[in-house]
Amino acid sequence: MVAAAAKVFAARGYHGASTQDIADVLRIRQASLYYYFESKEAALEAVCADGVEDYAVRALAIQRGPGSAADKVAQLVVQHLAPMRERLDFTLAFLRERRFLPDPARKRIRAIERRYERIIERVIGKGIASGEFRADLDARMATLALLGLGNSAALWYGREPGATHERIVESYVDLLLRAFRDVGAPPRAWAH
Amino acid sequence: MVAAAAKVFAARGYHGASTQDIADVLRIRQASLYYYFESKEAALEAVCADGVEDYAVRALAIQRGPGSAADKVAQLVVQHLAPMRERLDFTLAFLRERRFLPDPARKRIRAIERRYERIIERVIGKGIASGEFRADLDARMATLALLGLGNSAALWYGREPGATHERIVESYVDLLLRAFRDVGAPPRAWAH
DNA sequence: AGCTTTACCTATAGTACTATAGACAACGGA
DNA sequence: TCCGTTGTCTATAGTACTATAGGTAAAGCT
Repeated sequence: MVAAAAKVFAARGYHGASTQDIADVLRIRQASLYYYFESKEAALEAVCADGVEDYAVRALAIQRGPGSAADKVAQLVVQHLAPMRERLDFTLAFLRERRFLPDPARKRIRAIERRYERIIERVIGKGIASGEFRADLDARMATLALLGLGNSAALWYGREPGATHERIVESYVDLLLRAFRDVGAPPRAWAH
Repeated sequence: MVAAAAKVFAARGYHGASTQDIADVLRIRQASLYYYFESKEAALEAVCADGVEDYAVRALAIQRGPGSAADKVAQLVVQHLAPMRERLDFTLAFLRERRFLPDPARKRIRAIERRYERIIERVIGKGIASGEFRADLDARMATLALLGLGNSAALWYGREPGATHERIVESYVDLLLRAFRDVGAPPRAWAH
């Protein structure tokens, strides 16, 4: 139901997808969709909510769980990428189409997102405070980097030869931890 | 002209934008647009082409120019982010709407992109070969990381308090070079 | 058996959007 | 002065899309 909407929205974009397209996937008539959704916008909200809801919950568990900051960052990356494996349509629809939600719905979704971001920011912040990560690391920029990097994978996930789920996770964790950790020697200056 | 189309496509998405919307920005009638563009799709191609064309050219200059691999990566990041400053609409429209191009146009645009990606990949590859970057760095994944990170900035560029252009560039170069460089001690193992 | 709910259906009102046809006014050059 | 070009206009054909109204058949409940 919602999965069909996610599939169609991911493939053609919210405005590019018609309610007919969704109905076709479900093999019902276009008008029958309105038995399940109040409107096309409501369908989009259902998809986006499904696409984002779990992130904050699982991130909170990681934040509160045991492990070093590095461990937690690794776990955050793992859980962030996990939905791409089986629910890529939801991820893509959420990332690309949430901006077309009507204002109140967008605010609801955005609130969940912000909660998620703040958890990541706090984990990174703790890593900085404990000396595990570089003192000159900016927690906000690091958070945006983690999310940006993670989300960008959705754009080519499954279409990049050789990039298995495991390899993606491993590289991302590796890249981010190297970028975050305090290893003494900073890279030398670079030219503008 | 093309800038107006870019603005509207960036703001509302290709399918969400009507030719009327573009005409409104230009303060002409909807039908008058067809004096400049053969179709709405042609307008999108013009925007996307404008959004991507220069990347490959400038990247090639950097690749062929002087400097260490690290210098070149830094320069690549600088030039990748440069268009966001003044032409964010083109960047956003290109990133998000190019997939709605009709097939032949999408292939043309994709060819330019691929050329660009390969240049980056080669610069990173040389850095690995020369020992400047880690031997276990995967040039393809590193390229995708650089692009993913760079492109993700477009999504919040100008709306993230405190993130000036200079600070973004600096953090990104810093993060990527730390992630790429060979610094001896790798981060310790992390738990799945 | 009789009523209610569920999960559809057909038909269509109403709107919005792309693209074409053809007119026109201003201007620049021959 | 006449003509072609440029940039715009009005009007509209043709299509597609969302959402509503109201019907129906089967299944479940009492």
